[in-house]
Amino acid sequence: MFTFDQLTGFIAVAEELHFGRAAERLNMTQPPLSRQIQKLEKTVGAELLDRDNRRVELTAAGRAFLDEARRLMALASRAPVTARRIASGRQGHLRIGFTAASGFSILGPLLEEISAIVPDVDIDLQELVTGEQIQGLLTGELDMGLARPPFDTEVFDSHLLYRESMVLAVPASHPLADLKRDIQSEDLKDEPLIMHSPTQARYFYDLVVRLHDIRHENVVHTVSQILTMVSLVAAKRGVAFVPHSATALGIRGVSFLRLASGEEEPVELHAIWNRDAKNPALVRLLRDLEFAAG
Amino acid sequence: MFTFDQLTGFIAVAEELHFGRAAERLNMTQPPLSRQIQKLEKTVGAELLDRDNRRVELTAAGRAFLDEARRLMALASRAPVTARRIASGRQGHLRIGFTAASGFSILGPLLEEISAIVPDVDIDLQELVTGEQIQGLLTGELDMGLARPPFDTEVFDSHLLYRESMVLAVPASHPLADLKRDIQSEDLKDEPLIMHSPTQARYFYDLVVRLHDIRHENVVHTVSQILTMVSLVAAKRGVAFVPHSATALGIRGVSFLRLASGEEEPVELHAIWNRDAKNPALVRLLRDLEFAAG
DNA sequence: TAAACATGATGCCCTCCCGGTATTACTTGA
DNA sequence: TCAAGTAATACCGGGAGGGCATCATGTTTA
Repeated sequence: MFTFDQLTGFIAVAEELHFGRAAERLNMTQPPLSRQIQKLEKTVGAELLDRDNRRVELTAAGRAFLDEARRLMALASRAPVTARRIASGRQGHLRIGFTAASGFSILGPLLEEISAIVPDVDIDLQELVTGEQIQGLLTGELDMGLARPPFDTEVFDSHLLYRESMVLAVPASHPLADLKRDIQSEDLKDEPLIMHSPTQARYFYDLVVRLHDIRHENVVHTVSQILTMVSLVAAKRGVAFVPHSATALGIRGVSFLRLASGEEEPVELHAIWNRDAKNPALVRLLRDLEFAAG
Repeated sequence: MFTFDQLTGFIAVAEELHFGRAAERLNMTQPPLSRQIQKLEKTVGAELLDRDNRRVELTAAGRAFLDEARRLMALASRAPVTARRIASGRQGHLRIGFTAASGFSILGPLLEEISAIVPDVDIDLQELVTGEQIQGLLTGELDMGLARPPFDTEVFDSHLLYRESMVLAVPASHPLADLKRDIQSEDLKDEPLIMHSPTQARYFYDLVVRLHDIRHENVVHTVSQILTMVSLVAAKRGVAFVPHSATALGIRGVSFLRLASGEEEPVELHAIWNRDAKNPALVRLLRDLEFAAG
C-alpha cells in the first residue's frame, strides 16, 4: 500500500510538472521526492509520470490516478473534521421517542428549540408508548423519550417539560356537555366509562383512581392509548378521562369538560434519558437546554 | 495526517472490539496496535473507541469515522487497479475523428470492432475534415483519424481501411441517368460541374483531375465537403464526382452513375495516428487490430 | 563545437518511527 | 483475596525516509 505522503508528493509533482519546484513546495529536497514517486509507481503497478531528464508529464494512467489521489486526500482531510464535530455533539443523530398525546403539545416547540441549539444534528422521531420508550432507552435504541412517570430514577435522568389538567371527554351530543359547571364525580355515577389499562397505561390509571371516584362496574372498555379513548368517545361508547392535550387531537364529535378535582394540573410529561448515555449530541443538547440532572 | 496502517488497525479493532484478536488478524502483536489507535485518535482529534481494561466499544465519532475509513480503504485499493487498467489500454478514452463521408461506410463496422477489442474504453467521436483531423492529431486532441491522403508519413502512421470507386452524381431527372453504359469524359463536355476545392479537398481534386478530363470552364461551384456536393446536385446545380460511399448519404433526387476510368477503386480511406502517440488505449487497439506500422 | 546549465536519478549517512518482547495496571469473577 | 483477562507502558533493535553530495544526460550558449 502507498502512503499519504506519496500521494501528496505525486499531486505536487503532477501540478508543478517539475520535481524541484514540487519538492520546494513540500519543504523537502528533490531526491527523496523522486524516490517517493518511484515507490508509488511501483506499488501502483503503472507509470504515472513520463519523465526524461528535461521534461515531466502525466501519463494517461497518471491523470486518472491524480483524480483518485485528490479524492483520497480530500476524504482524508474531511474525515477528522466530521469525527470532531460528532464528538463535540454539533453533528450526529438523536433518536427521540414520544407518545401520541405529547406529539400534539410539546413536541413542536421542543423540536424547534433543539434545531436552534444543534442545527446539524439529525433527529429521528418515533411514536412509542412510555413502556416502549423506557425499553428503547435501556437498549440504547433511543436517546431521549417524552414520557410519563413512573420510571426508574436510578437509571434515568429526567426533566419536567409540561404539566396539564385532566378533562372529561364526552360525545358532543351528551347532556353533560351542556352543563355550565365543572364535572363532579357524582355526575358520572351512571355513565359508561372508557378506562385506562392498569398495566399498559398505569400512570393515567393511578391518577384517575386517585383523584376521582370511579365506579369500576361502569367501565365498558380498557385501552392503553389516549387517541383510542377519544375515538371511542366519538363513537359514543362512553366518556373518558384524558389529558388536556387530547383536545388538540382534532377528533370530531367530542366535547372536553373541566373536572372539579383536588389538583389543578396533575398530569406530567417528562423528558427522560439514560443517566450514562454517551451520545455527544445528547450531552450537548442537555447542557444547552439546561436540563439540570434529576 | 494519519496513515493507512492506522486506518486498517482501527477498522480491525472496530470490527473485533478486541485489541488482541484484532492484532492477531493483522498479524501483529497487541501493544503496537494500541499505540496505532492512540496515535490515530490524537491526529483525528477525537476519541474513536471507548475502552476500559475490560471492554471496547465505538463512540459516536468512531462509528462515523469507521465509515470514512472504510471508504478511504476502498478508494485506495481501487485506484491502482484503475491506473493499471488504463496503463494497459483496457480502459480509458479514445478520441477518433472521421469525415462525414466515411461515417456512412466504415465507421459503423470499425466501432463495432473497437468495442469488441476494448469494451471498457470510452470512444469520443468528432466529425472533422481531413485537415482538422491532422491538426487534432498533432496537438494531441485526437488519437486517431479516418482521413484521406496526403499526410506526413514522417509524423503519422496509417493503415488503409477501405478503397472505393468514384461515381458521378447527377440529378435523377438528368438525361445521363438513362444512359445504359459507363460515363465517359466526353459525355460531360457541356455539363455544369460541381468541383472539389483544390485546397480544402485536395485529395479528391487531384484524383479527379488525374483520372478525368475536366473542363475547368464548366465548374459552377467549388466546395470542400462531399455532403455539400451531393446536396447541390440534388438542387440541380450540376453534376459531381463523388466517392461511392456518398450513395449511402441518403439524399433524394440524385442518381449515381458508374465512370469509365483507368483505375477501378482509386479512393482511399486511411486510419491515421501520431507515430509517437502514447495513449495506451490506442497502442493496445493498434496492436489488437493488427494495424502494422506504415 | 565545447562548455555551462538544468534536471532527474543514485549513493551514502543518519535519525526517527514502528514493531516486538517483557512487564505493568486495572477490572472482573470465583 | 486470588486468578484470569486485557489494554497500556517501557525498552530495544531494525528499517524506512530525508538530507547532502554526486552522477547522468540533454539543452542552451558562447
